[in-house]
Amino acid sequence: MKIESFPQQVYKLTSLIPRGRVSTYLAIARALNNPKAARAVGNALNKNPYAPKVPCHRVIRSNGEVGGFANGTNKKIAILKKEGIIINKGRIDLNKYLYEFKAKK
DNA sequence: CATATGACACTAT
DNA sequence: AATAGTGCCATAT
Repeated sequence: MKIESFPQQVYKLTSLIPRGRVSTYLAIARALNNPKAARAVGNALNKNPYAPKVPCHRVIRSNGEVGGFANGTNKKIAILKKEGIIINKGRIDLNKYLYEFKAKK
């Protein structure tokens, strides 16, 4: 089996998020069996060498806040709205838009 | 190897 | 509810 670097796995999962849906740093960390690595996930996405290939703008905070973005949080929000996601006061309804990764085991 | 940084999360106040 | 303080992980230096 091929072991991919942490950021590599993050990009892979992130690229799976369909348009109009979002995920969270925590969810990704969990999918990688590292529930406490949410921060590390953010770090990986921040570098994001696969800019257009990986929809990093679809990854938000677990509390529903948009979070940060290398190009400016503002931009992130604009894109998400364009994707059809309703943002209320810089917050996103996770119950509606959260995309769940396939439980891999 | 030690310290510092960051697109986070949780708990206590 | 909003603000601080603390914990955690992966990188960069």
